[in-house]
Amino acid sequence: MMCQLFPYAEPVTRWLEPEQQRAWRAYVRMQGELNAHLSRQMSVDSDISMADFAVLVQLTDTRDERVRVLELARSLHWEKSRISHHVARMEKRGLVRRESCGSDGRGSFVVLTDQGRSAIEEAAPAHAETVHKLVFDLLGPEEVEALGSISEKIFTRLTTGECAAVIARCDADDPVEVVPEESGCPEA
Amino acid sequence: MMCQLFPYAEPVTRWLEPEQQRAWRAYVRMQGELNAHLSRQMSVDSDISMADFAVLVQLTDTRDERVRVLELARSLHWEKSRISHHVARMEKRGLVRRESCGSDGRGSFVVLTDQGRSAIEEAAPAHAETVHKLVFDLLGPEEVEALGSISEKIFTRLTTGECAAVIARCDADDPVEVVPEESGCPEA
DNA sequence: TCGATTTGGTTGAAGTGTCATCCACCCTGC
DNA sequence: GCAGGGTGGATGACACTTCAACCAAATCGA
Repeated sequence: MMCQLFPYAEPVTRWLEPEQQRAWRAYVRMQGELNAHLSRQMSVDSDISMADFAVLVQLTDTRDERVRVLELARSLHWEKSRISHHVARMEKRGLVRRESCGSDGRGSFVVLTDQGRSAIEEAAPAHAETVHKLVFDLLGPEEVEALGSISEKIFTRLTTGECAAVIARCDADDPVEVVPEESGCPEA
Repeated sequence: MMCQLFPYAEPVTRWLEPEQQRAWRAYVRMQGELNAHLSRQMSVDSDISMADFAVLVQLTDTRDERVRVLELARSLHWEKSRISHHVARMEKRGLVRRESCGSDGRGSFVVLTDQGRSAIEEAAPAHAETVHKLVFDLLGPEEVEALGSISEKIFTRLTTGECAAVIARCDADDPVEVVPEESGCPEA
């Protein structure tokens, strides 16, 4: 699994270096706390959750304000059953509506309702303000740049090659055959 | 709520600047995907979840391998009911054991069992390797440093002053009186 | 053309997190 | 000592996520 000179030796665990340890623990704590705070603040400022918000953003970003269920799943990187359950709950609250798809008898659209539109319009400004207060008011331009590029590197790693196969999200009816690559060493 | 020259005007929404927008979306996607991948990988490599792992780490970090429930909650930044539920589930699986506290009749300890210890010893190396592969193999030293310091800034913001009061985690029996500070503008 | 496979989507059960409530015990002031 | 409030912790209900199974429509292959 690892690149080493003596491939048959018991692989030695790569523990984290002290600076890595520090950065990692800081990241983990921050990320947990930030998620919690964003969710809480969203539900204080509006009647929707972060998950609702994410769905509504996708809908408002689309011309016609209607999206196929599975496309929604893919753009949000959610599993299809998660989207299905969540849309069902949102529909029950009047935020969206389902419509069947003419050209494909299996498919269905998720459509933004007036109530959904006003919900996101009400929630968005406060959310943006929260993100400013918790994040961008604290960071200089070069830090913003660093945050973005670090995030992109990791995200790319997660969604290409080996990892992407393991994830096998929305279209995983049959468990993907994970073909062990030539080597665990990321070349590119 | 905002610092502006005309305090009685309708507060203007501070939307995100394009670079901020880009960084934020990258961060949000990355963080979601990274969490998902770490959880999945943890459950592939071992019989415990990330949450179990976090609890077990706290226990092994402590002399005597026993911690008071509420102390656990505070060090993990979890709500006390979450800890309570989770410990109950872990106890059912034999990973930990509860013991009553002699000096305080209300309290109880969470104690690491042999099975819990071997579970974390089995899980830790693979987890460290995963963190390397997904994060640190991709970052140079200055990026590691940046990740750490950015995370710490945000975390500090979240756990001090105004925000900490709003969070009001483990000890929130009475809703905290949120005293509006002098100004919403973070000075320091 | 007809069976096999794939695709789009739903459903139900089980695990997890949050909220509100509750209870038992500790501590303080009187 | 004992009433009242604070603290440590458990519990139940509900919202959310995942997993596995399922179904119907579409597509592919012979």
